[in-house]
Amino acid sequence: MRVTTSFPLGTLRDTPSEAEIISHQLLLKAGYIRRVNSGIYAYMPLMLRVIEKISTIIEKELNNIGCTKLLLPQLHPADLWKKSERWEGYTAGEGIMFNLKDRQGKEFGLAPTHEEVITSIASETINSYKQLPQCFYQIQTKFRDEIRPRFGLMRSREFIMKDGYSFHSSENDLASFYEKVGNAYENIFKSCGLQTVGVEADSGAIGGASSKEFMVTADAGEDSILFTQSGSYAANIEKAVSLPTQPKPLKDNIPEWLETPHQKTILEVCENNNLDPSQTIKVVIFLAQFEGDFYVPILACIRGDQHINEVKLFNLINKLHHLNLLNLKKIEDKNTIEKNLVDLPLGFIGPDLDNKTIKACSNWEKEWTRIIDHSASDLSKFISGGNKVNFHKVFQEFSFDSNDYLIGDIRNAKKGDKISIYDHEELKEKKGIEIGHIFQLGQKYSEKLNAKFSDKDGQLKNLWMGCYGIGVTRIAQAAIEQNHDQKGICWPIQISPFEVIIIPTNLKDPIQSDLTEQIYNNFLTNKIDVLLDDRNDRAGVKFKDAELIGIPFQIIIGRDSINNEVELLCRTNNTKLKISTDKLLETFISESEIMYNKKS
RNA sequence: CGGGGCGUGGCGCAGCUUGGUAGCGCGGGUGCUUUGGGAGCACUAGGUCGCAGGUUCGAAUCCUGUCGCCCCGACCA
Repeated sequence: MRVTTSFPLGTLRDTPSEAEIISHQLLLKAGYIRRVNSGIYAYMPLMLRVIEKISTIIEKELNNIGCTKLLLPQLHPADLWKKSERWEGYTAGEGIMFNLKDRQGKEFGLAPTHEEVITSIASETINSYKQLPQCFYQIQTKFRDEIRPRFGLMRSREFIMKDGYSFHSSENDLASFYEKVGNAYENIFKSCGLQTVGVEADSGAIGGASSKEFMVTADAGEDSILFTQSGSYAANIEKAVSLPTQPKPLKDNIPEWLETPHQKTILEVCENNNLDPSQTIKVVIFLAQFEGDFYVPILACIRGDQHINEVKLFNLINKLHHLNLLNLKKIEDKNTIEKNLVDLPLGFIGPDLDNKTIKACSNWEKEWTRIIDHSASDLSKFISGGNKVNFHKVFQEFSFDSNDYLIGDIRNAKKGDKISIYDHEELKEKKGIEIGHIFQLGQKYSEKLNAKFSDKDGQLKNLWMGCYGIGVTRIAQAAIEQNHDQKGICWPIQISPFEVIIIPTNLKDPIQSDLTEQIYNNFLTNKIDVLLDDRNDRAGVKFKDAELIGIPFQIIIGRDSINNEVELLCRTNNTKLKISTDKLLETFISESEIMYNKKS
């Protein structure tokens, strides 16, 4: 491809001010993407080539394990989503599905994911166990009305995703296929030249039993990963389970009531009364909003030096009711408190807060659902709010063993924790960018959408399902986050828009221009992805652009062309080889193969 | 939704405090020179200063409202 006749590179001299992280800046500066609106980007020709390369790698690996590509619609009828009982959760309030009505007033959503559509199709086309297993996938634009789009393609409202869905006759078959997909994913990310880690994950709104995320480790990542150095454990912080450190024992000589004027935080209470946070229990109140305007006030307790993990809390509460939990929020808004609660000793709440604090006229449930983290329930003696403004209390021999208290894990694991009493390794923390996520969905969707098959015994059974996502555009940006330098992008050759760029330094020199054409055509004939910078610019301009857009090899045609010699330059390590033109192709092929095989 | 910042040619910015009809660098066009690290000279095109009201003889500048964008958080996968 020639720069002059195909597309303007559109590289920028200055970094656009809107971009914060390096990968986003480079994508804009090097002309790969253009912003059309918040979270909405145009993929320019170079970008599309990257997307296509990533797609090809994905397709190859998935086809290898027996998946089949198809293409599903993006406009989904609300009915389908109502069947799976996800319509309200995905559209109401802070739902992420863009939705609209047609001229008849019929409701539709722009697809953020495709479980409903594929399950409904599978239920029509799969009738017998003899047709199983099946796995379909597609690579296509997804729409998500993100609360806050950010960092370019990292979290955008329109992005390209590979999503796959598998159907099985048994849970075992699902589990073994899930493993296979996990392996295929490892291969895909390696083939893209990325360094990733697989971590245990929360399955979120997609649901299902087991799920695993694939993370590109990078400081700009939005997720936190906790892991042990040995590799024995790795999990998203949302899911991670660990042991808290030992609490400090509470002294005996403390009076039952502590006057703690204006000491609303654990820290203030501890500083003023010579206590350790691990000797206290912190009480945080939440409001759970379920489908159908059903509200439940939640009282969550945890040891004072620990933090509540709201994802875990959400999941735990969600299991308590047959209704879908839509939203979980800390109760801190003054109006909400005044309207629904009475005599609330905010800042001095204890685990035994009276149910009478919920006003009779409130439309909330009239009892606090009390959820106690293990770290708190393990304490028999502790300090907590006295349920009386300006007072804390020593709870002696307090027991959480009654039906009033639900004990569970709602604690945030953190670095430095140990994962078990037998393992002395401490957890470490890193930031990660989630580029893939695989789920064992089980029968969640087949049940709701009535997707059944006839088993060997002639009985109708629900299909077992898995689903598997890869953020294609996110991979591209994550790859830059992991592969760049001062001068610009350093693409892994596997996903670079071109393998090599030819830079003639002076096209007005007929020797150079002849040689350039000769080399360019020779590379084309040999099916090498080659870009020819045939602009009539000065050499410096072309060097800068080539570095910025990050093509792994440069062929520089310059003053030595009179002796039939050119230079082959490697973008990443800056090594320069002076080569005679008749050896150029051969040398390039062997050099690029080394790079291809150097899977990180 | 809460907090912060910003909207002035394609990009990066100045001007605003103290109102007087818009400027700099990069980029674009033409010509000549230059040609291995973002060239030089000359000429040139391009902006109703986010939008709407208001104050004023006069508004990019002051006032009010509104829209949008970015960052942090809440949140979300």
